Amino acid sequence: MTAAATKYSRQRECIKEYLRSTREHPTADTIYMKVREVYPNISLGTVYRNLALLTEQGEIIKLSCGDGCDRFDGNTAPHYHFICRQCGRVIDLDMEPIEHINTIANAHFNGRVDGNITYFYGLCRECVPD
Amino acid sequence: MTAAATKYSRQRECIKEYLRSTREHPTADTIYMKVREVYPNISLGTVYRNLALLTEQGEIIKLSCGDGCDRFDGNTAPHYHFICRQCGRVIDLDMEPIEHINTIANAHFNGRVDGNITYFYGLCRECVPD
DNA sequence: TTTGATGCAAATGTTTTGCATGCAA
DNA sequence: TTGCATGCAAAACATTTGCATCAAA
Repeated sequence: MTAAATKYSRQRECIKEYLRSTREHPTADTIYMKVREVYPNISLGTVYRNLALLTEQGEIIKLSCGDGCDRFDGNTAPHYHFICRQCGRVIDLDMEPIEHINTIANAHFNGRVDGNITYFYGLCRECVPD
Repeated sequence: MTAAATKYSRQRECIKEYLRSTREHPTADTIYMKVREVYPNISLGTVYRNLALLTEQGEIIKLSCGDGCDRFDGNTAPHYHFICRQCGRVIDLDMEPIEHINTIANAHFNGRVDGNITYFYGLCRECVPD
């Protein structure tokens, strides 16, 4: 038994393009609203199915920021995220990957560490009091 | 209007003690099962309410590992977590806090970074093939 | 044609909430 | 007594899934 082949679908393409075009890290529901402007009949189920497929294929990244629902990122290049404690906004951070912390973690662990996910917290520019 | 005073409750105490006693990072449902051995009539709602309260008070920590449900940790001392890609287990890592990454993040960010949450991934001792 | 993808709706799983009652202070 | 905490059940959400139909290949 082989893995099922993936067929083209304009809905999936639209989701991917939208994610590539924004820096907003939208939720599934926001994506649904957006794609519906182009394909009014698309269903939430289809959005979820495609987000799962694209995530699996590595075309997009799923972020679990801990605010109850997942967010998605069309930028698959290694980068970090900042989450504002006040407004909840998720912002890309432009900084060098800090790979060596995997090495540090490995040195203290009885197993195999191969990666890490780091979220930074604080106040974004618009929420910092003057 | 002042904040409501917190009254003692044995249910909350039991939840806190259980979390202090284990290194398992249980989910709300697991905690519910456990506490029910002592207070058979406790409801899931009470467990959730107390977990939220204890988290707010800083008595416990809520972990969003991205596996669909939150987990809780009674160890509030700064430490890192490892999540096994295979079995999903969440394990404490004994390593020095790497505070300087906040400094690095701040240097590249137009806002204020005051903390970070890092989850390490890989295979735990029992899931690493020989 | 064949088979994966879709739309729709129902189902699932987690977490929250309204309300009458219980219990700490 | 006063009012926070509880148990119970219903509700609210986010996400998944079954199925008939649509549309790539």
